[in-house]
Amino acid sequence: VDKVDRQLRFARATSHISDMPELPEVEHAMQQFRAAAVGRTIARVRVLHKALERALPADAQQKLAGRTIRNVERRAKLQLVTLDDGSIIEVHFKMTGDWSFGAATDDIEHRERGRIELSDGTRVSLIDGRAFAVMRLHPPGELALPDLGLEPLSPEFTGAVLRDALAKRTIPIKQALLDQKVVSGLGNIYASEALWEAKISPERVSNKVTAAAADTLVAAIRTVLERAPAGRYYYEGTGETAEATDTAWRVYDREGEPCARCKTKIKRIVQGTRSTFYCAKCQK
DNA sequence: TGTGCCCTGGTA
DNA sequence: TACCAGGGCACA
Repeated sequence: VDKVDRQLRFARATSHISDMPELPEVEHAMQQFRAAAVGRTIARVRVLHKALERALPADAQQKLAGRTIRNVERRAKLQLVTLDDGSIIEVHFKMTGDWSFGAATDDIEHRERGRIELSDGTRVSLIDGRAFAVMRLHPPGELALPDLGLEPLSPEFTGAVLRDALAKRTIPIKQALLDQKVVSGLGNIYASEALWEAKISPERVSNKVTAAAADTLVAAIRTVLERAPAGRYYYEGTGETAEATDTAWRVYDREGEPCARCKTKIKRIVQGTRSTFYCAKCQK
């Protein structure tokens, strides 16, 4: 855990690295949390920001003390922490959330919004610049997950399934990919990246996506998600390291730069208040 | 189906 | 110093 924490600190100090946790990052964070917390007992929970306090008020914080962490799982971009009484902590990093690990006696970190102190003297802290991340406590049997589509990396997620989910939608395909009911776990970055990879225009109307294009898109989604390098927390967005390790974004945040396939300048448009980056020449 | 909102650090 | 980014939900 110490080693991972050092890696995280290094990653955060490196400005060109994305701080947006998408599915691979959440999966990795979940595994780190699992390794640090399962089998351990919560001594105390501290909430350090009013936004987190709304999600995890004082009575919930108190209920957590003394509970032992039995299991940690991920569903879409949610982390689900099951406790010994069957209650579940639901965690969503939103845009800037992240775990940090250390000793319960450590000083409060920059941007630390909450801290779970464990009875063995360690801690797991929620670091979250924009304070959008939430931790919620659900009593046993009361966790109600939102309506979620299939996991994009599951074998059940096929072109046919995607096309079926898109069949009644008239919104642009890019916006549909962000809808967690269509596919669970894709965020704004990977939606742009997958469409570039599949050579599909982000503006294509969802229900006009052909069977062949849906197959291509599913494969592209897997490609961009699996490009996140194992053993690293962050997907490198831009910069020399990203280029060298083939983890660079192809279009995201690259407005005006040449398309890696055809050298046409990458365009940026806004779809449903979100930025979309794409190549108008090779994405049809 | 579209928009505003929650937030704050980084940038123009 | 004002503005912008964005996940997901409430609401129109």
